[in-house]
Amino acid sequence: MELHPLFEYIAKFTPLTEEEQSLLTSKVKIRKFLKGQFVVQNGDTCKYENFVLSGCLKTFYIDNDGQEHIVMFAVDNWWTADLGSFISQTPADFNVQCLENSVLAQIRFEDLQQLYLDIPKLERFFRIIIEKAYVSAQKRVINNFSLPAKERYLKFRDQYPQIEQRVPQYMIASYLGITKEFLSKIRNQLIMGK
Amino acid sequence: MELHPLFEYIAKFTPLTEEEQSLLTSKVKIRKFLKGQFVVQNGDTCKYENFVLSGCLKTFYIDNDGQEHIVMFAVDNWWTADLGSFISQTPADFNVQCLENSVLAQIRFEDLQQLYLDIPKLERFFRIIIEKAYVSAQKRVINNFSLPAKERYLKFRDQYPQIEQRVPQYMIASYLGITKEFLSKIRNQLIMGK
DNA sequence: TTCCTTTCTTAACCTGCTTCATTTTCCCCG
DNA sequence: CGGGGAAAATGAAGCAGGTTAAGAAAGGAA
Repeated sequence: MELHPLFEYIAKFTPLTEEEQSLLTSKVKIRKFLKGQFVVQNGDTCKYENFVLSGCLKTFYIDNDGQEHIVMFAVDNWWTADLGSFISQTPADFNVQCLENSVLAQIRFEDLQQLYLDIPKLERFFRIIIEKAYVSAQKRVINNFSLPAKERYLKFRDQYPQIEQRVPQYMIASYLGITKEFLSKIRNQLIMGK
Repeated sequence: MELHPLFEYIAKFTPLTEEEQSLLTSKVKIRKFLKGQFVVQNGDTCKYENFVLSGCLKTFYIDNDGQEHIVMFAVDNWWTADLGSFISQTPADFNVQCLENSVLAQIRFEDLQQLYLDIPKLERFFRIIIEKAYVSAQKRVINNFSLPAKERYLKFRDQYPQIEQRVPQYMIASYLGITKEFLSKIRNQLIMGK
């Protein structure tokens, strides 16, 4: 019942039958997390693929100098995990932490492997969404090379307006690959310039 | 016959039966390209997914200032295309061009959609390789943020030693997101420093 | 060989972004 | 309502990496 948004999301790519939905439901665990809680921790193996029913999360990692770098955000109707860790079931490089109280639909690795066999459509579904994720990761590489920080910020802002409202500025700076001070300067320029 | 490397590659993830191989063979076109030839051109729709049987290619795009940015290289046993264009059959942002005479195994978009239905294993196969591609694209985002140019270069060098030998330095600089002059400076530092 | 094009190097100067230190704003809780 | 802690803004000084320009090597074609 609470899983409705998940089925709706999947149906956008490939609709599931009643039986498929109930099989999937039996393998999906709904779990609530508090603000600040970790869904994945660096060093642990990422056991779940997570669909965000509500809330907001960040995926980040800590570099050798102790600096935090935000890899991605996730809000309602997004998937999040440390995919590298999940697919190879090896220790995670990343952390996934809740920025707000959040409700996730979790699918365990072993269950997903079985689901791929029982519901071939799911294989297709995940192929398609990962293709899209890959394309946008590639775009991000490109943008980082060819756009100055100000334009990356503007692009981020109109691509993810929901996110800009919900997370503090210094995290957005981290996501953009700049310091919070420089983002502050950019924002000031934008206000003055207009 | 000439497709042997492709089947061997696929078999690393999920082996195909004889029939599946011959069905796939019937849909794959082997095509030779000369050095300098374009496999995908910006503005055209990318019609093929390409498996490199031999040769070396670059994927790049031209930014608003007319600057070329190399997105990826591809050598033997790699896949290459403008995936964003291919999956949505819309005009390509990228160009794919041969840096050497190359032989590609090409699968047409419509044929691939049919193959997904006829050989469900292929759906699995592509899901898996795209998962990997996504993870490494994400790693590249991360590295660009947290590593200085010198370390990115070192990492590139030991990750893709085959490529470093085959392509000119200024293209490696472009791939790394720096100028050829700066790469030259880095290389000099490395020689001196050792 | 010679000429011409492509690639690589060196060096001087410039700039986007960082760092660090300080101040201001905001907002949560007693 | 007022104080304390986090987040945001400001400003100065420094540096990684970019730009420009000019020349040296290294290939190819003829």
